[in-house]
Amino acid sequence: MNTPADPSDITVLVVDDEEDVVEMVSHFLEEAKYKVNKAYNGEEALAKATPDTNVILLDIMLPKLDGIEVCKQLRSRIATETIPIIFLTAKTEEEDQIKGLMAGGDNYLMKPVSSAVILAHVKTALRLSGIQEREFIEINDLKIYKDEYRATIANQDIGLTYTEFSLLVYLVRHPLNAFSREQLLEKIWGKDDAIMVTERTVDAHIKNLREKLGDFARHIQTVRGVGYRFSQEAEEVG
Amino acid sequence: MNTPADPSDITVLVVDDEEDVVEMVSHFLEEAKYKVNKAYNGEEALAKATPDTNVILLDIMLPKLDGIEVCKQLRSRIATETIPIIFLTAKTEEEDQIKGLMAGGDNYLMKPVSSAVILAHVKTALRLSGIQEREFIEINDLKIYKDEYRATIANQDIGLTYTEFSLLVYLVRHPLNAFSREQLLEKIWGKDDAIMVTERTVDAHIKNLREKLGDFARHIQTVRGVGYRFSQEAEEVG
DNA sequence: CGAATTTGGCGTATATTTCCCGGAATGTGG
DNA sequence: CCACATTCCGGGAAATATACGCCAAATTCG
Repeated sequence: MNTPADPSDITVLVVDDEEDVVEMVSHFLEEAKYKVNKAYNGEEALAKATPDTNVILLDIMLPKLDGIEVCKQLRSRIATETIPIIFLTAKTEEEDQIKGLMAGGDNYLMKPVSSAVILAHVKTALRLSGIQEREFIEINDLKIYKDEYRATIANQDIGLTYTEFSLLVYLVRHPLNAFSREQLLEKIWGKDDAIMVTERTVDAHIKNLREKLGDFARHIQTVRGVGYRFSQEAEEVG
Repeated sequence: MNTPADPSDITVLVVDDEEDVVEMVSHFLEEAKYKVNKAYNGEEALAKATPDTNVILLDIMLPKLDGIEVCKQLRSRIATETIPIIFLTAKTEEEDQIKGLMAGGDNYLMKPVSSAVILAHVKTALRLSGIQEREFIEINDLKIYKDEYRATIANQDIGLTYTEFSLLVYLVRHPLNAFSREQLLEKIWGKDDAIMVTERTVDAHIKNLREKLGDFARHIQTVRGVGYRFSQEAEEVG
């Protein structure tokens, strides 16, 4: 996603079970002209975390679904896996900090923490995600425009369909890792649909994708007995 | 685009005027297999921060050129502007934290801080900057990339099949233990299939595996009358 | 209706399994 | 200590099984 220039285009999701905390933080963020969404428990947080969300402030101590778990789930969803997450919690245990970061959190603030510090961290997270989320991913000739669902080779649109595009992006974003068809179905089709669809479907899309990729198809490698992987090193061609 | 890298290819620059601190931090990072550069003042830090540096741990209180200033200068140079900087300081003033972040720091840790926390933050910084640490088991020349279903010797892919790979991983994960063919069939082929397959099949795969392992095959040892085992000590060769 | 997705079938490449032979290791009895 | 029998393993190669690529038809979706 592009980093919008105007704070009012930037959405921050604030998650805490204490209403007072949410209100206070939100108030301050809104004063700084950010758009704020609020959630008061883990499930609500998951529901409100859309790809349009730019930063998430996440309490760890939440009823039912705790912050760590929310973070893990967000990281495992294609739509939310790169949204910066700042943990904001009363817990002082060092172990929690490590857990939080390992679950995919980008930072960890201990309450009480001033609004200025929160704001500074939000800005830092935005700056980082601006660097991290380049407008397009570029690998040799191939350019992938993530938010436009478009890919080009030598500046020529190769006309990928939605599924082909998602497949390509997922593989490219996890280079070298080999994924089973089952895994790909889960990640790209979604857990629910995955059981509805044959694994051979993946093959079909891989085939179509390779066809459209032309020479570049050599980066989409078959791992026999396992599945597929993307590799920056092109495979030898017989 | 995530760039996959072995930890040993990742360079961390540690900057502190207290030699003890530098040594301690470096020690832990090196144990985690990172390459470490050291600097004891601001100017040295600027000199040693090359584009090959992947993360910088930066003390704020430095003689002459303080950490904030170093950070600003690094951010103003094209070669170093995107290197993640983690401030590491004894100062507890909130004001400093804000200053640090505003100067372009990516995070701020207060001393005393455990090596585990530092490590977690370094890993997070790497993830944010798009460097993906490849996980592997390393035994001498052999590296086993489990997620990639690939094994290399002297960084050369040895092209194992699925079964050979599984066999190798299982043996390596339980070093010195000798397994009967029956046990290996159960563990690697699965309980159901195990009864369908001859024990001599294991021999065949061991043979093929040894062939591809070359010299390293001496670690896959035959225990006559029992089965096979993996040993870190290579067997004498007649 | 057209495009995209999904499924099934088939041929081929590749991996797995089996079979068999010969040699090495172990055991036995002189 | 030395034949000899027995068991076990290594290796080559054939037989079998499996996975993948690809085509074309069926189905769904917009």
